[in-house]
This record gives sequence, C-alpha cells and structure tokens, in this order.
Amino acid sequence: MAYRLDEQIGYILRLANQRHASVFNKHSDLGLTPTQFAALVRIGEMGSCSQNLLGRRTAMDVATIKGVVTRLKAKGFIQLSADPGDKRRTVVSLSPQGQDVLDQLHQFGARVTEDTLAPLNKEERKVFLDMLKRLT
Amino acid sequence: MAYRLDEQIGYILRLANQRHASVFNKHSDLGLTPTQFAALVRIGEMGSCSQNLLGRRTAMDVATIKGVVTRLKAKGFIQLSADPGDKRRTVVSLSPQGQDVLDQLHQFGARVTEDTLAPLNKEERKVFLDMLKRLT
DNA sequence: GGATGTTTATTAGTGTACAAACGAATATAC
DNA sequence: GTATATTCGTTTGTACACTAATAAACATCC
Repeated sequence: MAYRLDEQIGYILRLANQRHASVFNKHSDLGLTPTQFAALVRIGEMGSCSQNLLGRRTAMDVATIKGVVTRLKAKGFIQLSADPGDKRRTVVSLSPQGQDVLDQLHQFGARVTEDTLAPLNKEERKVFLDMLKRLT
Repeated sequence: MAYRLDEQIGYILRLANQRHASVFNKHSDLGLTPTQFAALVRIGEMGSCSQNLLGRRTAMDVATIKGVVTRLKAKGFIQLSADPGDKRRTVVSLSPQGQDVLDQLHQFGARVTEDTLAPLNKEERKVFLDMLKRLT
C-alpha cells in the first residue's frame, strides 16, 4: 500500500481545523478569533484568575496567552488588575461589556459546533467527540 | 445544560492538533515542521508542479506556501526553476536530497500517525478517520 | 534568614495561516 | 486583435503557537 498524505491524521486534522475556522468566521459578528473566544468563555467559567492560569486552562503557551489577553483587553472584553497577595500575578476578569456578551458567546459557540458537525448525525457526533477527546 | 468550552468541537480540535504536533516533533530528526512535511510528501506524489498548485493541493494559502517553499529550498530539499511555457510560474521539484529522504519521510509519517492514533483501537481508527474526513 | 528552586510575566525569534492589494503574464470574449 | 477577466507570485499586516532567555516575586529547606 502506497503512502498517502491524504491518510495522515495530522494533515486531516489541519483540514478539519481550517473548516472549523471558516465556519467560525462566517458567523462571527463580535470580531473575535476562535482563540480569543475560548479565552473569554473560560474566564466566564472560572471567574477572575491569573493570566498564567488562564493560559494553562485554555491550552495556551505563556507567550500566546499574553497576546490574546492584550487583544481582548484592547477590545474591551476583559480588565486587568494587580493581585494584592502576589505581586507577580496579573488578574484577568471580564469587563462589564464582557459580561454582557457572554450569553451571546455561548449561543454563538453552540451554533458553530452545530454547523461544524453538520456532516455527522446525532449518534455519530457523540461517538466522534468521544474519540477525538481521547486523542488530546 | 450549561455551556462548556470543553465540549466545543473547535477547542477539542485545537487540543488534538497540539498533541499531534507534539508527537511529530518528538520523532522528527530532519528538522521539518508538519506543514513542510506535508508539502514535501505532496511534491513526491505529484512530481514537479507550480508553487501555486502545490499550495492548493496542500491546503495552503498563497502567502503560506510561499514561506514554506522558501524554507524547504533553504534546507535543500527542493529546487526551483522557471516554467518555459508560462512565465508567471515557479516550478517546484524535489532536489536529489529530497528524493533521498522520501522513503524515510513515509516511514516517519506512518509512525507519527500510528502514535497519534494510539488511544484508539484498529476498528475505532477506521471509523474516526472516516468521520474526520467528512468534517473537512 | 539565607541559599535554592519554582512560579509568573515579558521579550525575541521562528513558523504557520489568512486577508487584501498589487503587477505581470496568460486566457477568453467579442 | 483588443478589451476583459483570470491566474500566478509577491508583499504587507494581523493573529496564533512554540522555544528560549530573562527578571521579579514567591516558596521551601536547612
């Protein structure tokens, strides 16, 4: 059997990611990227936390979360403050505007997942998500 | 049911991609990135072709394939030439060194796919790859 | 309480990834 | 055979993503 790029898991994962990004951008009205979306939703789940912890809980490198936080701050969705108990830390929390859009983000996210998984039926989606999670 | 980031297909896909990249880099001895690997294998499949066509066949943007070709050329795996019939085109082909490592690349790629899919058994892999392809 | 080690954040450098705009070359329409 | 459209490659700008190095703050051990 000849080796084929189209059967490589890494290549197919890249294609699936591209399609998801395309679906995401098609529906996005808030001007967020998938990464910024993930960080914002996670802050909503966790409440305020340090920039470093936020990076770990969203699987982002320290350098990556730094840029994401900078851009979310510039867009007005989050606010930063000093941690009174630890001078190393920058505490990240939702701004009032960030709080306001949280429900909207959840609905948006659900729609993106729905559209991305559209080629699979209900039963397949469950099986697929389960297997995909095991690969992480 | 509360909305959760950990159930978002886009987020999980990103995690799976991260794990694949990690497996790829752990085994890589040729100093290639997954993207460079994909381009090189594709040239091996197609023979020489234009830079633009190579980009389309590896799902890379014109600006992206430009950088990838530049770096593969710098590493000595490919060579560039002018298309005698179309002055717009840059023809990309494997260098002798690129030809030499092709078999090695195939074996390497098979091992990366194997290791990345390790959490799934034989039957599951088939089902998973089939469903993943439908999402592209 | 002082040496040691860890955590947190920043910076610099490399490599995807995409959009937009551009000029040159080619193809098509009429 | 000329106007129009398309293709090809390049460049600019923004946004991840990771490595490595650095410095400040904190924790621990003795």
